[in-house]
Amino acid sequence: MNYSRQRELIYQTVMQNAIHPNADTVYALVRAQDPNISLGTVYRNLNLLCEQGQLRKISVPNTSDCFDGRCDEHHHLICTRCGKVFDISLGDLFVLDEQIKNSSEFTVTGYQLLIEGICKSCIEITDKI
Amino acid sequence: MNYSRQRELIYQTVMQNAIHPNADTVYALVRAQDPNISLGTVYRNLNLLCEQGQLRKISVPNTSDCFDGRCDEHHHLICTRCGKVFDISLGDLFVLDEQIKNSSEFTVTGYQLLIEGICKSCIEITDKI
DNA sequence: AATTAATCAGTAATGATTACTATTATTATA
DNA sequence: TATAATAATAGTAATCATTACTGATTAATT
Repeated sequence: MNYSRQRELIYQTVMQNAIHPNADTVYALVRAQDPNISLGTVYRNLNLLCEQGQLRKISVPNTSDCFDGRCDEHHHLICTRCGKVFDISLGDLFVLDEQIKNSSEFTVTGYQLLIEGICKSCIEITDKI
Repeated sequence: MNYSRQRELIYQTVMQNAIHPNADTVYALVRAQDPNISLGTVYRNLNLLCEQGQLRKISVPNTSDCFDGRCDEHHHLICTRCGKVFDISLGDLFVLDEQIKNSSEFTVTGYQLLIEGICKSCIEITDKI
């Protein structure tokens, strides 16, 4: 894979914006630096970087996929009110491996735990009403 | 919500086909019973049934959403080779609640754990090559 | 049975993502 | 450092998944 200025910019943008941006948001952010970049380039490189293990793609119900620059073992909280995604570090889920091995013949390569709920500021909004 | 024959058929179809069908597959299945049903009706009712808590929507990276008639606490294995989704019952993840409460102010309403890996038959195919 | 409201089929529209193509950038090499 | 080969890009068209719209049909209510 050749170097590309655009890919580097896309990667840095996701790394420096820990907001779990979707492709469109990444596009908006990188355009500030490179107004001619195309949306297709953003999609292609986000997917490439995910395949390379440099980024993670997060699939959330009822909305577009979002991207995460953190690749260490961690998980996500999704607020079902405002849609924001938050990181959370939990003790390793590898404790589940044994259980999984016992109840199925499946070679586990990774876990995506999405915790649904309501975030602090959305709760506060409710309290005020 | 009024009764509808189409909704009943869609619901029964998901319940009786524990293959985690996506909307298109549900559409194909229900058309065998009701050739005039429309895809929009399938989508609308699948979403309605999910909102009512009668079905669950599963969001999987790089593919369309799929639907699950099992609503008891369980989780999913996704084979990254063949794309098939399998159910797995794990001990309650509510053990995580305390951890989550400690590291964030977030009101948890549910967990979606997607375990990625390779299923038994895909492993066997690899072995043969 | 008549009225009201919900749901439907069929189709158009939207949103997200991928594919295509001619051009440009990167890399390897002479 | 020029050149040839390859990879990546911008811009656009196409596809896939899903939702919205509309006039007709069906279910519930009086």
